[in-house]
Amino acid sequence: MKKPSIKDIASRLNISITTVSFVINGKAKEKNISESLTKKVLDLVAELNYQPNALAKSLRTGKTQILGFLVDDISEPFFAAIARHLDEIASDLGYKILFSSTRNNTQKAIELLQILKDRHVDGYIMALPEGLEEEVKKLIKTETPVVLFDRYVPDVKTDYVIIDNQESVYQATKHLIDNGYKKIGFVTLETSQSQMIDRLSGYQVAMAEAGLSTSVKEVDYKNGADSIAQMTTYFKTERKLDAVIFAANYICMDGLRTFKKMGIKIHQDIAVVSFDDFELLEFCDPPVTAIVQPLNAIADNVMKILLSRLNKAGQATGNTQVKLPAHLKIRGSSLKKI
Amino acid sequence: MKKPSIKDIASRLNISITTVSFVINGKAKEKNISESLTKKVLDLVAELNYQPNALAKSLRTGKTQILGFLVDDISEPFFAAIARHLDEIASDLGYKILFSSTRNNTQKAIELLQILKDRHVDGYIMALPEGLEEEVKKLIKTETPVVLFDRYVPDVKTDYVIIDNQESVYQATKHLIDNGYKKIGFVTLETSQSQMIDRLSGYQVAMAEAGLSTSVKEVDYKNGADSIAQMTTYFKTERKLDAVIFAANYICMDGLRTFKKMGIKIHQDIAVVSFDDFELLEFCDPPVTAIVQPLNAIADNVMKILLSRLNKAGQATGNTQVKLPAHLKIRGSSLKKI
DNA sequence: CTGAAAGCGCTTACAG
DNA sequence: CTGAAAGCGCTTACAG
Repeated sequence: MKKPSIKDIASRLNISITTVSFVINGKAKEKNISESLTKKVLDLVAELNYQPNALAKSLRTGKTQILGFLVDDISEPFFAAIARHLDEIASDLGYKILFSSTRNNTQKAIELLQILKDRHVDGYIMALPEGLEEEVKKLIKTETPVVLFDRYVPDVKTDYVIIDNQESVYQATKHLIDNGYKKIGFVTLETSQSQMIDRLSGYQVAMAEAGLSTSVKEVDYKNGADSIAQMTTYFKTERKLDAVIFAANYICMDGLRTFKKMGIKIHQDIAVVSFDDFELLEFCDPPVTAIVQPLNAIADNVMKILLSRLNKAGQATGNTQVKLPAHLKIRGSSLKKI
Repeated sequence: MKKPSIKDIASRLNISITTVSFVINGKAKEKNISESLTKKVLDLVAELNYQPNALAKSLRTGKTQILGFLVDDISEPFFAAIARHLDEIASDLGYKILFSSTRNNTQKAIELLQILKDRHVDGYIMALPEGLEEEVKKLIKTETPVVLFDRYVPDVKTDYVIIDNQESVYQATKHLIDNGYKKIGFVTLETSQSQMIDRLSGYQVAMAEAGLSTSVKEVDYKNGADSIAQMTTYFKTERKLDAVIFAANYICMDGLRTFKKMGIKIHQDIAVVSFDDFELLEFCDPPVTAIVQPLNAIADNVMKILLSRLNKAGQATGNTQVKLPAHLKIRGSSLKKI
């Protein structure tokens, strides 16, 4: 009743395991194995429901058909959505994905990376956590395929898929300016991650072009309550703001909570644009304009790049760096100034 | 520059790989290996940054330290949150988790299960998809640890962690009745999954006890638009409803969209209770009362049960079946009838 | 056309 | 106290 091995197949048929292996791996033709024998093997494989042991295969070939996926927190909607799409594509291609959350803990992230290495994953997909730059550089040196997404590190030469953060925020800011807003605030995180820097820069460029002065709040994120407290102070100080752009999903969530607490009305008191779209925005009154990331396209590109690397391992090709456009979904919160 | 193996360590020290293996696995004492030799091995291991090859170890021991996790869709907030907690606990214990989404496709689910089997995962955690009952029974017969959560199948004898669906909906229904509501509707999915059946039954019992007649809508879920269309028809037909309970997260989401489209006001026109809490509910006007599942407790219990099975494999112990209480978070949507 | 054998990197029963 | 050797289940270069 235990799982049959290649040996069982071979001995039952009185042939060598070599032949069985060739047939199973579709090399019967190439290796000139007779059709009748091929059929016998295939029939027995089907009868016994033989499944090759992936561990043995991996040990021998050095390939595991497993990819490592490393992000801050897999339960964040953006990462969960990307994970889902990646998993979908990968499983169609015979790959499985090991998901890991670093929980913004560098030490933990390094450990997780080590575990993925121990498991001999064939490639890595990461939203690179801060503090992992050196580890990743080492990884890339070993010729392991690594594809980054969401953000990149100029210093780390590798493939990545990002969206055009600067351009999308630039367009969103311009949209607000075009609709008559002048005192536009920008609420972001205190971080040096590329995607946040680029978003800020898109805002700054648009404001400068229009000759408007900027107002930036960098939230030092500890937890929701503290973040709301920081924003409350900000909005109290900057009373004259007539619009605000929130630079990320949960920043926006906390911003909307802050408005609720302070009795600030969307659009009526302040126009709002959110980076990242999520269900809540559609339910606000009025609904909130959002910069929408192309989730499918991100996942598609990541997998495409990774697969092409996997298929030509060793060949030092140049880096593929993709920058995808985001889409501004205009809703009631950013309509013309009243 | 390639990874050092146990052989490299042994040959460098002119000792056998047996000794190295014992030292690495902390059996130096037990095997009476001299302290000085133990230290030499450990030092070299540190110097070379030797990491045992997990594949070889797994092939030999039959244990992979990997767990399989199978749900409908990893990007659903409930599953994503559970996944995150499980991953957190598991990685502290040296286990990794392979996550898979079946996307409500039975054939796909069977394939995924097969892949997990091929990978020799040590145990399984699943929100059992419909149509997988027989496969899982086979799995359990092979003595592989399997822990179900979210729902169970009476027919499948195994460990599971669920919440008290019936009691929690019973209490929620009673809460509405106590607050003066009489025409209470119940919107659920057309499914035979245990958790949905139990939720429905909690509603029915509470209504019967109060001598009230029921109104149940079973949505045949295809997509959001269709679901909203079905609910629109339902709420048009059942005009006299003064309260409604939505039996799951995305059903509630679509219900709220339907209200928005129809101009139905929460609490003012109809009291609302949602099964599962999510951020949107807090932002509704008034905020929506929710039955909150204890996510941490679910994940904790699942892992506890699974680990105890892993540690005494083979011993046919009885099944551990845990039923956790849910918590009714009362908000403005279900306050006393106006 | 087919097979014997080495080897991937470990663990462990057995021997001394 | 320590080691030689078998074996987990595969793949593949080599031989005939």
